[in-house]
Amino acid sequence: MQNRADPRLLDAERLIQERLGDRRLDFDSMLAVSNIYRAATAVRRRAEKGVLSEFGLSWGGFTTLWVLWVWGEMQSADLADECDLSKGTLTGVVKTLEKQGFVKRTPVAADRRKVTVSLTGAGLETIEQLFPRFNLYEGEMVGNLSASEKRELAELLRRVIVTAGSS
Amino acid sequence: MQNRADPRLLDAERLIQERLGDRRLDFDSMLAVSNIYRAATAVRRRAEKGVLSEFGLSWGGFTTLWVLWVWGEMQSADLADECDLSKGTLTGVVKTLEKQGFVKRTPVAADRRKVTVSLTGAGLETIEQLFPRFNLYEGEMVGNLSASEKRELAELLRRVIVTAGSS
DNA sequence: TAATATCCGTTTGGTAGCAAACGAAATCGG
DNA sequence: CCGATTTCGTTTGCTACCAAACGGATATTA
Repeated sequence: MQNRADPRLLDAERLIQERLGDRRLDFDSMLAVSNIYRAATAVRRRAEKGVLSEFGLSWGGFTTLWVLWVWGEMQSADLADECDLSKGTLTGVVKTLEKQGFVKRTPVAADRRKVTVSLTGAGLETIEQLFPRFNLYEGEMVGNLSASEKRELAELLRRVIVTAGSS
Repeated sequence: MQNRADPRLLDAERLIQERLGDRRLDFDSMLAVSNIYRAATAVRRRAEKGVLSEFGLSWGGFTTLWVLWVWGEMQSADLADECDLSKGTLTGVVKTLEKQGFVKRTPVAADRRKVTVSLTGAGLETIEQLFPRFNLYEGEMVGNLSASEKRELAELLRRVIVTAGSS
């Protein structure tokens, strides 16, 4: 019983059992979901405090730079999609990155509704410096896991993303 | 190789290899961490759209109600801690819940800096109705996983939380 | 017991995030 | 062509979230 590893949650389980009486409860799912959220919060907070703050970047800002770096110049809608942000949110993130001089916006001549976003020289320099350090942080954060456990974790989460994401 | 399951990330891997040249990269950690974040976003969005919106609750609002339900009346600082929120954020969440009539705040006579938060009758009714439905959603969202996989996932995440949380 | 330090919740100022409304631009139907 | 529809990115209005500053209340210590 790996529940023993978190006695607080075990207490919560007992208390909640009392409140729900004989109704059936899905603890396995509950613990899986709540831990997904807790882990994401912990990971984000640590990365933002640890590396990203040095560069004045939020998690979303970093993700955007990273995507642009890997994929190159992108149209706004595709970028939002790739960053897993709503288009409205992306407008704000890009605005901030623009202010910081990391990205630039270019109107598309062929279709004037569209805009492409790309890294500036400073943006490129920044992400090239930053990413290796970020990756080290990632390694630390999952440092308790073996390589195969990391792959197992990623795979389990991938299946959750598919199921939960198709709303 | 479960990477085949997400060909887009494989492309990203190749592209990023080019950009980093011969520098060593920790892909296992990268995929684990980014999937943690993606899964959390997917799970949160689906829960908020699916069940929580009917009750006018955000994820944070729900968490707060749930904690109060399970643990009973709590002092503000402990509540923030248990909900994994900063105290400033909690003030706002509680304010919203108060406006909705779900919780009430009570000054502590013995120490007038302190305030306790507790469920109102309406709050109790709401969480008692809501939680079983929320739990069904949780079950759906990790429905691709077997019971033992859910437990495995929760355990792996627990270890990430411990490592990443101790900043 | 008076000055100082600490503790607690709130407020402030900022970014992030979403949905929905919007306006400009392109496309489609007749 | 020209009106209606669709498709973009932005704006708007809202909640959430954090860190840091704040101000009142309690503890500490000299």
